[in-house]
Amino acid sequence: MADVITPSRERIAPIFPKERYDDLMSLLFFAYRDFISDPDAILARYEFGRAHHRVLHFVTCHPGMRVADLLDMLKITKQSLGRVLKQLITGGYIEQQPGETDRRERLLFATSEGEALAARLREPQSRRIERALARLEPDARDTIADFLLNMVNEAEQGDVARRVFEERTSA
Amino acid sequence: MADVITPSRERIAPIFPKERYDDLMSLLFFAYRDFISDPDAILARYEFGRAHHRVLHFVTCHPGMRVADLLDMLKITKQSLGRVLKQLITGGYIEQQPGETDRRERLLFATSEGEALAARLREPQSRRIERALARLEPDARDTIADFLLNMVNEAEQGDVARRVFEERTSA
DNA sequence: AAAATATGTCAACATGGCTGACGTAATTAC
DNA sequence: GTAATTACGTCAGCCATGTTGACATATTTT
Repeated sequence: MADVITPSRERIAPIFPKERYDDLMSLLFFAYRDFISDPDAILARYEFGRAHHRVLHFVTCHPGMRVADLLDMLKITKQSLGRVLKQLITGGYIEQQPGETDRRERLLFATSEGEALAARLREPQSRRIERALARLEPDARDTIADFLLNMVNEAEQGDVARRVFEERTSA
Repeated sequence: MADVITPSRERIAPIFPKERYDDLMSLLFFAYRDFISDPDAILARYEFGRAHHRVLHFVTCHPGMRVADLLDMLKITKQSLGRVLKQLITGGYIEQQPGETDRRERLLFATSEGEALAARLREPQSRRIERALARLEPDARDTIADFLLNMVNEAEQGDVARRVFEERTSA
């Protein structure tokens, strides 16, 4: 089998995109830009930033989650997380409990203040999503969820799906 | 921690979302997280970051655009833009030309190197979008574009639509 | 001529990433 | 039962990229 010119699936960039997606790229930027800035005004009153919001969001969605899982979702280092987590804990928005089976774990829970703040932060973002969906067909929501899940790194789509669609679980 | 106990009376937008959108919020985070990190490895070889990428993206999409329009799209200060723009110009990826009618303007153009780099940066992101759309109905693309546009601040949806759908124009 | 506009720049600071090194408690492996 | 591994935390410093405020220059508009 020497000298056969295999249609070598290139190593670096196997599949070239046929189409241009500049529109979707730009729209994703604009949509995310505005969506993510919604809670800024509320956060500022607590002297928190977007990093605090992300932590609060995931901890309230997954009460009792492990620190390692949070790190895996946020894809940041434990040092970066530690900084904001410490502020959320000393501020009384998040608590830690040792794991029952493995007491090395320090499972994360939002306090009632944490839940309340998270709810307030979700409000403007929920309204934005609701408004965006309102003008679309009723099945648009599923289409968009599918699209966003497909946009995640393939190796992690399983984890993400499990975490997102079994929201409010510790995994 | 200033002002922790804020009476929830100061409600600016009085419409409460009926549903929970935690799934879409999380998915948008995960999707954007992975989408935006695609070009990091390429950027690093040029000692550029994501801010450079954003500038290059919009300048290649809108050749001859004004600095003020770029600032309006990115929603950052001219000082922040100035830093990365200077590096892109001294690196030979972007050029400026005085405007014909208004010579105060310094219109932005990508050089051929800039176009080439922008194309390389688009590659992994285009592949990701193509893969994400591949498993959806053919009309999903329009649904997603509509959704993302609707997610933009209402006051700017017109500008964004004009800019995105008349891609490759200086406005 | 004066005011407004488009752009650039300096300096200082904030947020939130990063790496590297090190420490402690609890669990697992040999 | 000791050793290795794991889960988590922390100190210190650096980097990318956002911010404000003040000021400069050229050009256009009034």
